[in-house]
Amino acid sequence: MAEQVETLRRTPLSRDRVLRAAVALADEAGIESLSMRKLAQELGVVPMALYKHVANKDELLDGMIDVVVGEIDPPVAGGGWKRVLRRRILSARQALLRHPWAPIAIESRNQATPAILGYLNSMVGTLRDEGGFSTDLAHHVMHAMGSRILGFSQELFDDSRRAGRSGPADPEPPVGFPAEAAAAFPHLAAIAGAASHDDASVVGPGCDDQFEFEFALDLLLDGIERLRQQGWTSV
Amino acid sequence: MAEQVETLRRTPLSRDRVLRAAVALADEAGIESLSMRKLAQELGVVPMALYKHVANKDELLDGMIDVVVGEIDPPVAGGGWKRVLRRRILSARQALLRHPWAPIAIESRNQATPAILGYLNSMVGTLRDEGGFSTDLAHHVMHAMGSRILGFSQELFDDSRRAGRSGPADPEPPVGFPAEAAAAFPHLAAIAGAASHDDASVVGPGCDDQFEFEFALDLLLDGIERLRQQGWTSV
DNA sequence: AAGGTAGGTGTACGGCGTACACCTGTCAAT
DNA sequence: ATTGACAGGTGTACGCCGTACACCTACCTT
Repeated sequence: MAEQVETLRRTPLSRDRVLRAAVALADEAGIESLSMRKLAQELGVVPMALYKHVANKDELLDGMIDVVVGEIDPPVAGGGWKRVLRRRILSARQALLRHPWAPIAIESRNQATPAILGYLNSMVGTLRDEGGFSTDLAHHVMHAMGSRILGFSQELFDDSRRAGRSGPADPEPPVGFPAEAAAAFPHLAAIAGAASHDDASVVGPGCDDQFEFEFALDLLLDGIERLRQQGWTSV
Repeated sequence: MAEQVETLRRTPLSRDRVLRAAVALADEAGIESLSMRKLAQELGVVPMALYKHVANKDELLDGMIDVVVGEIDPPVAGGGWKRVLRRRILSARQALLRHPWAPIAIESRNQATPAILGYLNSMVGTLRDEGGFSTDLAHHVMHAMGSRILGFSQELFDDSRRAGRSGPADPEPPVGFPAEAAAAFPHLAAIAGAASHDDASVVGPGCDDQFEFEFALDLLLDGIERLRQQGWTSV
């Protein structure tokens, strides 16, 4: 009877439930501490039970990626190719910001998942249909945008990707620039906003990632528009 | 006596020897199959011996990254900031092409290594000194270039990163586009060069990665030059 | 001769992904 | 009502991983 209660209380596993739990776990604990065993425990189930719903861990990761890609808004038509692309890319960025582990996960897999292919495909479609791009130019544009088209550019300084940021009310840790490094890398220190007054102890405000992302995005989009307008044919 | 021979025959370990062996192992077997145990075996030594030269596996990876970064040619002055940057970035690209595991390794670490900081620092220095960039614009430029500044842009289709390409005389596997996917992703299929004649069985030649890389690089550099010339101040 | 030290060794532990055999409840066909 | 297939959760076990810790040994300094 007690068994019956238990049987009733927990909704049965499903691929979807497994994937969503995995995404949640990676969101809060970081991708590197996501294991089949911890995931199973989270779901109140024995590790091997997961294998009835995903073939192996790699397939689990693929599924997780597809969950994230599925959160990207569909394209909103109107306003020209640049506006459509820009909007959608910023939507993709928001999705990936909610799942800081996703960039590395995506980059580490060596085959694009069907969901990613679908997303890329529709991006090319926008270029072709809304912008009148040649297949060739569209091709190069996709490469030029690189991962930016998926809403992220890997920031070398970014440490928010591997684990949940230590706590909800993290009081803005001084990510500016360690004082002793400022001497060795003066140009970087200047950029980081460390105004080297008497002592190299002042710390800048870090970067406005959103601004930087849009700066680069628009730089690319504008350059591409210029190519398109002059009827790009060859290099 | 036999022991003496053995002692003499094998050069003693050193941090440098460990790092170089690790790089070689990752080059030929893929980063995901690089383990402390295999590395030790390769060096004819017991696993724990490595820990006298590197603190742990993460530090080993950092060291490996620095080996790769160390292979990037120093900047060659002359011809204006764009030329200097372009040359050096293409040199970085060559270094990373020799070590396909490096991009993921670099992106997966959450702190830039000193060697990478030094490289970035000298890049900013080129912008400032040779191009007369403001600190602000130099900052945004660095973000805009993203990982391209390190010689790579993560290609979603690229499968050469995780392991040694199966063999030296690999006869150009048909990476074009699986015929059944062509139907689902027509735009991508068109781009892949799969001329969909009667049957969707034709396969294109893939991408010229070097061309794509330089296309995007020049697109960015030209856009940046335009900003610089018009005396960029704010967005 | 004494003793410190750098560097290689051996053992062991806990965590990982997952193969494989097993059990159990449900449902369709007999 | 009986059967048997089958979907889905279980338990055990294996080999791999990173690495803590105690040890040994050769060499260098004094």
